[in-house]
Amino acid sequence: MTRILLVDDQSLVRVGFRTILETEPGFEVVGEAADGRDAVTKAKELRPDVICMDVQMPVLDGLAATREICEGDSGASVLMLTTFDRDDFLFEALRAGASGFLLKTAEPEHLIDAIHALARGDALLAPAVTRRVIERFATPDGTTTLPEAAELDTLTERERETLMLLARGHSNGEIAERLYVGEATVKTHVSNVLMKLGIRDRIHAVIWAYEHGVVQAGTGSVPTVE
Amino acid sequence: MTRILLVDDQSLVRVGFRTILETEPGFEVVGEAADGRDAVTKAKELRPDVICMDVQMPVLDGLAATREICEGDSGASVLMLTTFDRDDFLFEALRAGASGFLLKTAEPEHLIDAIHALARGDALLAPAVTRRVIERFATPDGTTTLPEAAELDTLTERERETLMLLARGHSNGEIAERLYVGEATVKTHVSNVLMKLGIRDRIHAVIWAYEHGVVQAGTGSVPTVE
DNA sequence: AGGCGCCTCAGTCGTGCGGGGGAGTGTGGA
DNA sequence: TCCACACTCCCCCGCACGACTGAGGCGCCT
Repeated sequence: MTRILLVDDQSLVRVGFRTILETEPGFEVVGEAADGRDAVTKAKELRPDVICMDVQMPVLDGLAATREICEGDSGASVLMLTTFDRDDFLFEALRAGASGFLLKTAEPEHLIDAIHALARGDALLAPAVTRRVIERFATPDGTTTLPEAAELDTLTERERETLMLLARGHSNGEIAERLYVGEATVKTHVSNVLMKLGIRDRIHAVIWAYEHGVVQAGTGSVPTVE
Repeated sequence: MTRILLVDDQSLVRVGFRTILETEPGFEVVGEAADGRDAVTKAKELRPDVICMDVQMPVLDGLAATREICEGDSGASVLMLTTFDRDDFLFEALRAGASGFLLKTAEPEHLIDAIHALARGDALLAPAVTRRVIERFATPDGTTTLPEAAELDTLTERERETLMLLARGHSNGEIAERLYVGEATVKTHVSNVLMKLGIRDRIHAVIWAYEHGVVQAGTGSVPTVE
């Protein structure tokens, strides 16, 4: 008998899951929780084999709850469910200790199969996210030669300089001083960089720079206000 | 109908698999190959949905064959099978593009479930290897010990959560959604973080996070404008 | 000669951000 | 009981940022 704990802040969703799961012999929904804090408590009490966990919830979200549950010795496998197919959810969920990751758009029999898999101790990922996980494995560190971002080549010399300084936390005015040009010029460069990299603001440019090795941790100055 | 290609240098093993798989309705073993080179050729010819691939084989081993197949546009999912539970096999297989990894000691119904999963596009890992995959995610490299900035301790739980999300490039509004609080609350948290860390704006907070290991390159999502 | 890409700047405009204040809740310790 | 602290939320305000449009100068190529 596979003991299941349902965790979702929407009772409608819980009812839906319960209905689907109870059609399957060998499944027993032993409890429900409406938020992460409740989930952690119930996981200890009820000792389920599999926990179907929503990502977005009040009080304590699904990621934090999964972290707590997996740090304990409950022995439960967590199947993370989400409405949105977002990378950050996925990777955080896996890091938190989840064994599965499905979208709520999944078919009922798909969900049932996933729970069977997790009950056995398997890990199971939704089709849409599989590729990204594999890709993440493909380049775990620099030794396998990073892609070295093709987008970087599309930037002009001046735009690269601007990106470097921008990634170090300099404002447009500061960059202008460094490059001995007007602030309006810097703004043009910054706009071009954002457009070429396909990102929305300078903050994402900073992140992009770190993620693509344009700047590395420990090689620059640590920002303080002094 | 799920079309399956069996690849193993031992004919006895192939016969065994074929017998097991043919008991399952919806499965059709469309071909067999005895080495990696043969597998690549047959994968192109027969266009299977799932390829059951042995790791150790003459001529071209399962890892190399998987790499070639996945680089092409065959659309086939590769289920890697091995007698030995070795880390290097596992990670190499995933890097090569395999979608599943099972031990040959797996139960027949386990194998059947795995093929169902792969046919849908899922990824499936054996219980024994699941833990190691998750762990690999948890620590992207060996140097688990980081600076661990003392200032981080002065932050409250909520402020740390805010910093994490902020460092991933989320706006105040987005953070508010994630934490289920108002934007005003997030602004308070952000202001507190900036004050406690002694930095001037959220951009420097992103940099601070990368420099102090609060977030690491390669462990989050790369920003794009969707 | 003309075209093109890069660099340089100006101006306007809307918005997100961050500082400054204040205020209410609940919890836990002195 | 009272106080400290974390968390929640509200207001106002100034400003840096980024989008948009337009413009001139420079070197290079056909």
